[in-house]
Amino acid sequence: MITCNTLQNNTYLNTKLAAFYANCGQMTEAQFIFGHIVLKNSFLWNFMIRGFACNGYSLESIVLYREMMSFGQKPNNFTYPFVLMACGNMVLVEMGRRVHCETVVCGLDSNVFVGNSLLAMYAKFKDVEMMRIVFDRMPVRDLTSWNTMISGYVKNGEPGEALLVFGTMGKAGIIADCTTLLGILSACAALAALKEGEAVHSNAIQKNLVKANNFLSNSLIEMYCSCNSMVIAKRLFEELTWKDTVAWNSLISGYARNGNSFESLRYFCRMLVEGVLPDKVTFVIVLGACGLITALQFGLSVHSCIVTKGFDTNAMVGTALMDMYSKCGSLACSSHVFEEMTNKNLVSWSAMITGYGLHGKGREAVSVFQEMKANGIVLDEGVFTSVLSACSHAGLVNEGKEIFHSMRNVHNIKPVIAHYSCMVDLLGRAGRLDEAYEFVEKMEVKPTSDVWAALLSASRLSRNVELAELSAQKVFELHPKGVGSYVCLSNIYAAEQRWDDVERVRALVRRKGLKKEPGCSFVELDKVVHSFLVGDKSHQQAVEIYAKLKELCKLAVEIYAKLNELCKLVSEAGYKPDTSLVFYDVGEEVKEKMLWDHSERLAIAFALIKSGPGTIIRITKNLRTCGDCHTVTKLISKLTCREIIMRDTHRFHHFRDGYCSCGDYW
DNA sequence: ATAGGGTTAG
Repeated sequence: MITCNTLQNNTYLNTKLAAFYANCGQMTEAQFIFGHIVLKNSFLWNFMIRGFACNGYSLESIVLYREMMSFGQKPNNFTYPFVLMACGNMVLVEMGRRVHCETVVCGLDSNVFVGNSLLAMYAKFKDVEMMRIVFDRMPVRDLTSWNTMISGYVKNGEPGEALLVFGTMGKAGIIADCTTLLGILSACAALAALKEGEAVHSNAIQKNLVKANNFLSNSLIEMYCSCNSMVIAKRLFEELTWKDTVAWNSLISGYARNGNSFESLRYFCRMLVEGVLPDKVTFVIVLGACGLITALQFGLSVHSCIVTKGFDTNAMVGTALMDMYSKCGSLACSSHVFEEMTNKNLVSWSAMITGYGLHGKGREAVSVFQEMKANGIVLDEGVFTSVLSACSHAGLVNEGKEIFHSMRNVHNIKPVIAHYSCMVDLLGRAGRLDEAYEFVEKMEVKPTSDVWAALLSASRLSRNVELAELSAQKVFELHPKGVGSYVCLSNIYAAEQRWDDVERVRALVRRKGLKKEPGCSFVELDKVVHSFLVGDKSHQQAVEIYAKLKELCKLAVEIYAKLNELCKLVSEAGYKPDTSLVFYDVGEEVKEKMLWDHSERLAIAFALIKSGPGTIIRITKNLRTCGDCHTVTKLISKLTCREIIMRDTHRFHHFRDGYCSCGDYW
């Protein structure tokens, strides 16, 4: 306990003591002693400014810098790095620029430490232009200067620039260190630049850095995950002498991002078994993986784990929970989590709006949006995407238009391409094709393939072949590898019975060597998620999370029999197959059979066999469900007295008693 | 006494 009495009039000792406390981050003590020192030298001022800046007291640091000046004490090269750091951390742009000017006035901007701090500050301001200007004007640069530039570009979404800086640095004969490699690995991950990443890997091996530095090995794992090289990522992970939570998180998220949520959840289980503590990032990743494959039961277990470990008060985890529930078809659970959240942020509100939108509940989405505004939440681009998309799924044309206009007029947010796409979708789906086209022509930004794809899909609904051809042509130009628009155009021709044109489109797809992504559906039963590929009745894809694989192959026969039974049942109820939706050029009978190979039907058949009467069936599909499956599922829901909740890439369909929640508006 | 480091929800 320090009191006035213990502070003797020994300036030298007190200065040392204050500096010591500041160095340890004990700012209360440091400030107390500081206040009792009459003759403050620059050493003391600098230590206090540094102590404040480095321990989360940025404002205090800046205030003290101003005080230092008014006391007539001249700041030096040991002062500015920390004042600039404080300005950067608080994103005080005006203040930062002023301090920059002050370094120029006293000539300290040529000091390499001050210069490097300026670089870092402008990076935090997201002002990469100014960062570049400062860098180009630096009379002396050291390794830190280059490293700061590299990480500055990466953090501001310009990984390509970072790689260019790295190249220039090599030509200048500067040898990279661990920090350099970390920045470059992050750039490689963002660009999925495997070759460059591998070069960094061998560079790091040569320098003996991989085993010695956990940061570096974790970043390597992350880089390989981002480049879809899971085999190597896994090998590096297994070789780690010490697997920390970040390493686990990287691998778990890598599997989920690469379309293997099952493996992702397995590693999460292994992590728990091995006694490694998950953190909030782990839970966010795992809940995301659950959402991808509709693993509701697994998600529920994760939820209780989150509550037990006390992570449920975290806004990010709460939002991830909401997202998981709504993606698993449980809108009620999602909204319950939302209601219980005490620290809702912008993203939480947006997630609720997205949830309602996905389930076709446009009115609820708009009402949450209004409530959010009434609560004074400052809106961003993202929430407008959520609410506009909700409007388009529910056909709320006037509401959507009004909200779109309010973006600029009321909230001063410039619409970006995602909003334009939503508007085209909104108008087009509501049958206002001319208005949609006019909207595209008047857009202030160049329409992307997404916008034209929305118009193409609207043309299909309005059966406007001319506009469909025009839109399709644009999509082909802008997104030549996307096969979806070819399929859509072919379906449009098929609906008009223009078989020559259908064949022409098919030939085009063949000539370009494009392939349709195989359909895949997921269904969870008794805490086990099963996946079905189109045409795969052997159910070889079945994966269990909690237990070992069971004798599932026997099911092939049962599923086949069930499908025959279902086919008979719906045919008796008046079902006529819509074979125009089959993209392949095969006989009529084969086309009908192919429709019954669709993965969602396999998943439904499996769920009907394996679950008791009345159990809700939840299916997730990796593509947009086809019109014929939509018809069949409506009938199956009525004939088997089952509620079937199906999620495709666009939205949810709740089938019940022969009807779908989308009202066939999708 | 100085500056620069990897994973994260709509």
